[in-house]
Amino acid sequence: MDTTTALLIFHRLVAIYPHTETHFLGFTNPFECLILTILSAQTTDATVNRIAPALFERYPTAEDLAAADPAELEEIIRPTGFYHAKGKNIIGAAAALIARYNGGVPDRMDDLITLPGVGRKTANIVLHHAFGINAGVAVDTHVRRLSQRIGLSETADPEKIERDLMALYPQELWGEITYVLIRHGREVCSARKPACPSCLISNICRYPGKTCEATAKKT
DNA sequence: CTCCCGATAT
DNA sequence: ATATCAGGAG
Repeated sequence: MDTTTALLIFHRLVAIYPHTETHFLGFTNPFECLILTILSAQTTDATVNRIAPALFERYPTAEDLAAADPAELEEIIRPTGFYHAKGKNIIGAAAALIARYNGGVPDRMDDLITLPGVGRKTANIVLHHAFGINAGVAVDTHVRRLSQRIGLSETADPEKIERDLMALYPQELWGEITYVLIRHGREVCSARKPACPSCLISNICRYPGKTCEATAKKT
């Protein structure tokens, strides 16, 4: 994939998905952004947003969450799945914020990925949406799937895909490219039933005619 | 590589 | 009934 084609894809998608809010989770500060993004692993944002009000009403700050009773916390976050691991992670992350970052959320990749439950994807989301920093490209399941289908990257390894996207796009677009790829992945280029006929970048995509049509014809 | 795990779409 | 969902840890 060449840079010119990659930029064309980006501009087509931005035209389809104009946005003022570039996130899908209902957070109001960096702490809430961090916690909700950890909880969003392998879970739809709708499910996360549904439990968010109860979660932050019970635990408004890192101090409150660090002192949470695990069983009580698990009951609140259970609908998001992986609730035992996630509960342990967000209590641990809150405790780390208190112990090492004066109760605040660090704004550097190296610090964020030391927090339990936080990898590069979650760290990139927090950096971009809570601090406006484009340290890298967040590669989630949608970004990975679309990158492979469109041909933005040839690998299935999220870290390699991130490097490919960082090489293809200027740094100021690293946050937005994640947003438009996820949006397109949800609304058109879905995992099971991609709507290739109504896709406005299908003429660029190498995917139609392969798995795309085969998947679509199954129904 | 497996495991974590409930909600939702197909 | 099964694949998938704003992944990460062991």
